[in-house]
Amino acid sequence: MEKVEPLAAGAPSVRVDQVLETATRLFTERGYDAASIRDLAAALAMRPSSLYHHFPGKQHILFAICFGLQSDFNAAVMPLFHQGKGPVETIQDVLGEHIRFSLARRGEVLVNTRERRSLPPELRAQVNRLRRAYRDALVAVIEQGRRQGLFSVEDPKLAAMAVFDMVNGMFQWFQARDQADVERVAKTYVDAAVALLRGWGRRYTLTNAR
Amino acid sequence: MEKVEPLAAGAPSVRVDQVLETATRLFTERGYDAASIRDLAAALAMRPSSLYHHFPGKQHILFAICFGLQSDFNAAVMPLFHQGKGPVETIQDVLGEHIRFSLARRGEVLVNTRERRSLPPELRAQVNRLRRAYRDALVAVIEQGRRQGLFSVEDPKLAAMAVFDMVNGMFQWFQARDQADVERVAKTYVDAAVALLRGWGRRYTLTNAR
DNA sequence: ACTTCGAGCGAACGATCGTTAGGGAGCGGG
DNA sequence: CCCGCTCCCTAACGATCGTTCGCTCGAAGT
Repeated sequence: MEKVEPLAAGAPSVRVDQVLETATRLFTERGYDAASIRDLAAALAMRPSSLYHHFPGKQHILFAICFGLQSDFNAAVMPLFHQGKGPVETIQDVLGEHIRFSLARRGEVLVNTRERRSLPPELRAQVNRLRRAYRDALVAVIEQGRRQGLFSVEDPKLAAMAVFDMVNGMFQWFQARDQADVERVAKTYVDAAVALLRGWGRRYTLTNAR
Repeated sequence: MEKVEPLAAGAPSVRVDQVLETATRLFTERGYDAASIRDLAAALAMRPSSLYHHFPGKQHILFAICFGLQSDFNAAVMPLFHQGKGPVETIQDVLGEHIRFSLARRGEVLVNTRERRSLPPELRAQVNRLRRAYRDALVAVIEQGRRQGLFSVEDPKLAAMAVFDMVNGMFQWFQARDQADVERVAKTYVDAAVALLRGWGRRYTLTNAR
């Protein structure tokens, strides 16, 4: 017989997931500092001390949310960079998945962007490493597209940050009602990013196709 | 003889400005919740209780920073909407001043974006009213440009938010070293916004002028 | 000279914070 | 049958939070 709960490395453990779910909701609603351990315990119908059997402290709950989300994000998006497609198609694939993934897990995304700063330096650095890996890959594709004359940006890093900020800013105020909503806004923002990368700093003549 | 300090309405009062300056720095460094009244008083070489002779409470210090900044912002930017220029030029003027102003007062901008959520609803609403006035004016100009065939965006509100988020996201990570730095990034982002509004959802042929 | 008043002080208030110590109920394995 | 383990409990710890009270001091006004 195998053990009921291996608990080896990052084993899920239903109760832990419940804690993380509720914590994500509270952290988005009130912010990390304003949401107390007692609030979290009350929302889970347990005592504050019981939480310390699952997590060594409050900061580690925040870390589990941020690092877990960012790991899943990279696992979902990073493979799309190496599919042998051209820069434009790669950007479209990556950014589309970026948006779809982030809207599907919007709560964790908001916690990761708004409350990550409350992590102690060494934990925050672990999350930032993953974020930087994604951003660097995005910069590399833009740089590749620039060399091929597809994009007209001067500074690929700046362009990547601009696209990044535009998308991440959207998650703050946009909430999808259904999957069609997700697909619509994904397509719209992917188009916006491509338009930005193509037209930045270029003089062009427009043709009203379609 | 006139009184040394009229203290009429929103009179500056050197000491109050010192408090706001130091509070802005502490709030940006540690966040509103993590920066305590005692920290602020210590940085000002005074006792916590003395702060309550200038402000009725901690939240009002945050409000003074956010509302003061947003008022000055609107006073600097809103007039540029009514100068009789075309949509493209108006967008360029407004966004350029938006960036220049925000970089000149970056600390307050960061507090206003990151910590405004910690304000009680009625105070936060006062700041949001000013922000909405600016955003609505931006939407109106984009809508005007769309009717004139200058912009190709489908939803002016969405386009305004995208440009808005792109610029505001930049303030989070970009720090200007000198005025030339400011002018360079202002020009770059204004070009990016125009490229976005022109090329969004359009098929076009490019010409590599200059 | 007497009053007024802004400004700051020391001390303390009650509340709430994250965290810990220690114990008990349930349960599967030897 | 009892050991050990997981999970949760009650109770409380020390620290820190925003805020208040009553006082002093010096400059300005009359």
